[in-house]
Amino acid sequence: MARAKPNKELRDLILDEARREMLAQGYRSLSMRKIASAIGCTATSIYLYFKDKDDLLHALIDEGMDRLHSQLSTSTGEVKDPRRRCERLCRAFLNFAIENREFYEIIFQLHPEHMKRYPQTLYRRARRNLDLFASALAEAAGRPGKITDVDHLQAHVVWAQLHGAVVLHQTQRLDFRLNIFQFFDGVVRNALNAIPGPGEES
Amino acid sequence: MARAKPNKELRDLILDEARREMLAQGYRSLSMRKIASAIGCTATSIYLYFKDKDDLLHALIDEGMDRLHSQLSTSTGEVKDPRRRCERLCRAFLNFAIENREFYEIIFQLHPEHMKRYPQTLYRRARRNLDLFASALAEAAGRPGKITDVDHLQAHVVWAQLHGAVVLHQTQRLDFRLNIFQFFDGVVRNALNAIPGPGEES
DNA sequence: TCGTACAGTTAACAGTGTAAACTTAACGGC
DNA sequence: GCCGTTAAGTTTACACTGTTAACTGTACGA
Repeated sequence: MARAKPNKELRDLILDEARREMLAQGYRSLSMRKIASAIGCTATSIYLYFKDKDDLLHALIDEGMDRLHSQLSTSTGEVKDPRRRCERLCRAFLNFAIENREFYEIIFQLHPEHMKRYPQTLYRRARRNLDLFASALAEAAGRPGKITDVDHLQAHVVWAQLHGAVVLHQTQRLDFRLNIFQFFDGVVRNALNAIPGPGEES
Repeated sequence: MARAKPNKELRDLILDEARREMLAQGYRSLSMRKIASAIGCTATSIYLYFKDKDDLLHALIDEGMDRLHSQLSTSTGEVKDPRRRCERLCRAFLNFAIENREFYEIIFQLHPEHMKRYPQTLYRRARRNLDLFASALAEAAGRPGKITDVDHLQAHVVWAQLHGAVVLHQTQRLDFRLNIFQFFDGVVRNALNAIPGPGEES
């Protein structure tokens, strides 16, 4: 009953179904057999287009990374002031995390075990996102276009502050009495504290 | 071949083996069958002492939470200055995370799905740890012993900063060129920025 | 028309958590 | 000493998981 029709789009069908299932039920419930039966093929067919389950996951990560990058890079818009640019980046990052919970999870929380074979080329694309922060920080420090190790370091610190807030929220570790908006506001404020330059804290 | 010898310690044996395996291979490789065969019983026997796998995990989480609490509460020692107390807490938190990687992971990163049945009483014990931060912050703000909502909020912000750094490190998302010691130093410095009071930033 | 390459299938392996039914040992009462 | 009850463990089984190997049928070029 094997039909060798030019079903070239099977790879896309797999990817679409995987994305749909991930967004609907969480990436943890992704299963080769479930994906297969949803699109009407067998589980082993998926292995014709993806090396293994991780490979399929990496394709989704790649897609999520692109979404994040475009969301970050359009967030700053026309804003010139580097501090404000940085704030926009922070807000955009948090918004992405909240609105794309599952994408965020596979991008940033997936256990290293699943990332062992993540292609090196994708790492470079991942770093673009951090560089957006680093260059805003460099600008704020009065050296536009010249990212130093210090900027790089501070970008990581800012990133850690944001990421920590997101994962505490998403893993439901926050005190239920905590006002979540105040919390994220406080997080952004503290992240911006990492920026040198003209102090304008209230 | 069932022996009803007063093997009362089987529960402890299970717990010991689970801890051992978790610390050695990571909690992800915990398996009922593996634990059972390591201590010479069957997988289903474990269900006599633990409701399910999550219940077993929760016992380990509880233990880890205790370790963290004792490590945090002894960290401040005789230090009186609230800012320094807070710094000690931050360092102790980071040290715990690094030295007890797997415990940290099940305490703070385990997916909510596994925490659905986590007993309410344990939540209260979990909050003790955050309160250590909050009370140090309250003291720094000049209201010792009186933790307000603001302190509570700021404690969460500090916690998010620390947690973010830890998980980025543990999930290997940090740029490999980053000096890890400088990074954690920067993180602590920025966390302490959340503290009000007599400004003494360098 | 034959051979080959491709696309997809079936069957199987080695795992996983867990529920139900069964077996054995120990103990109390008569 | 024998009988029931209870608790502790076991065997068996179910429904899953990712993945590999072998097989099947279709399409196409020589």
